Amino acid sequence: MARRSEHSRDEIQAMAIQAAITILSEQGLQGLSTRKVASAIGYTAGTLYLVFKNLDELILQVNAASLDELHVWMQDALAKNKAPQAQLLGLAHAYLSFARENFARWSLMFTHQMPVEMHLPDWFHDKVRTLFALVVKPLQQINASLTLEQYRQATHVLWSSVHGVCELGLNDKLALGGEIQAEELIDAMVKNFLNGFSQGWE
Amino acid sequence: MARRSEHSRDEIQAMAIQAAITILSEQGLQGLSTRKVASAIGYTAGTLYLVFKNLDELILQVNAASLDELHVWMQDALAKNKAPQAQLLGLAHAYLSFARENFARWSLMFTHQMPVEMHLPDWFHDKVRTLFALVVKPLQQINASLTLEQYRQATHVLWSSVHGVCELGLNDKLALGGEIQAEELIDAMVKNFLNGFSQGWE
DNA sequence: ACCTGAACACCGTTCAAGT
DNA sequence: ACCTGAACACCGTTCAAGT
Repeated sequence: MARRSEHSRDEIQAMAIQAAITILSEQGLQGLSTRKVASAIGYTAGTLYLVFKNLDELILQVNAASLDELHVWMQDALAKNKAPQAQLLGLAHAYLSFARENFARWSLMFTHQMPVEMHLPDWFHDKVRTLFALVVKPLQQINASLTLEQYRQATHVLWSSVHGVCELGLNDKLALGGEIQAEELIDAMVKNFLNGFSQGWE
Repeated sequence: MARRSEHSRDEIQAMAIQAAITILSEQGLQGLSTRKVASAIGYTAGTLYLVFKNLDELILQVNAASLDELHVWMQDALAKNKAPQAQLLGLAHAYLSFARENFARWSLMFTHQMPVEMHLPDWFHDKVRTLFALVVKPLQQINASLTLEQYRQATHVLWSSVHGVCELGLNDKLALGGEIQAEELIDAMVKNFLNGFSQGWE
């Protein structure tokens, strides 16, 4: 048929990203495919390759959108709390909520391994670092006597821990069976972390 | 051709699991497929379905083998250390080493989402719980005044944190770039955890 | 210039047919 | 009884051909 410029490149790109997000929430990780995304926006799979290099680049864009949305959730959590301890708890809970309510999209950020030869663009790394920065600040308020490298390390440790609790908790990978209250675990984790952190960092 | 009983069902099963492990280490997660496993052991894909219900069950068996091997690594770490604090550090480092040196196989345990309708057999959950138990004991020695439920929660928190540091560290998902010394992070993480834990648990 | 549709090289899975 | 090979329904990706 060769439909003629009904949509611009940018429009097709945006439509594809949106369609991918819908498919992820309705059919999960396994449901995502170029052919389904294409047909959802009324195009052929081939068209997607006019606009994205390949599926990995589409996924990268979906992940970028996820990071933006996660940023909003975490920003909100910061605004709702005043004390730095409460802010960190809020950030961790916001992360858990986002993971739970957007499970497939959140999983896509971690379970999809990009090919090694594809190195992520700077603007993507910037998004991650911006999120990271939200966590550093409250930590600096709680314990002001550390070096920048120590804050980086402490933030890395704290955030990886929050992430780990979300991952193993939401997937029940530790086989604790029954109802795992990830929220309680996050609470216990952050509080214990701060217990140690407020006294110093090695 | 219909080759006649060259191998028993159990032998084919064992060969397939071993072939899958080899493919994972040589070609990574994406390289694993029923057709490749089958051809690696000199059979047709169809034969695999005489011996496994489907690919997910083969993966389950590979994961079970991974858990067994991980158990040995962690057992060794326990034996090499006497003080419970040192034992926990050793366990965490053993986990990190296993993840690093068997990256694809380790990833398979977490990035492959089993279909929801497939619930894991009891013997698999038992393997996970056995690993879990290795971590509980040292914790009990460090702080003997908690309830069983509190130990369970503390262990869950500690192990999820170790796992999170491994996952985000080995994948560089936090985009800290350069050389991330996951070993240092594990050290800092466990020590800070124990700092809080030795004083109590909420 | 834009898009299609067929093609290629792969998948997981099933099952009639062969020995 | 054991195993194959073809078939089916899917993939990601490319690219000549159509408008």
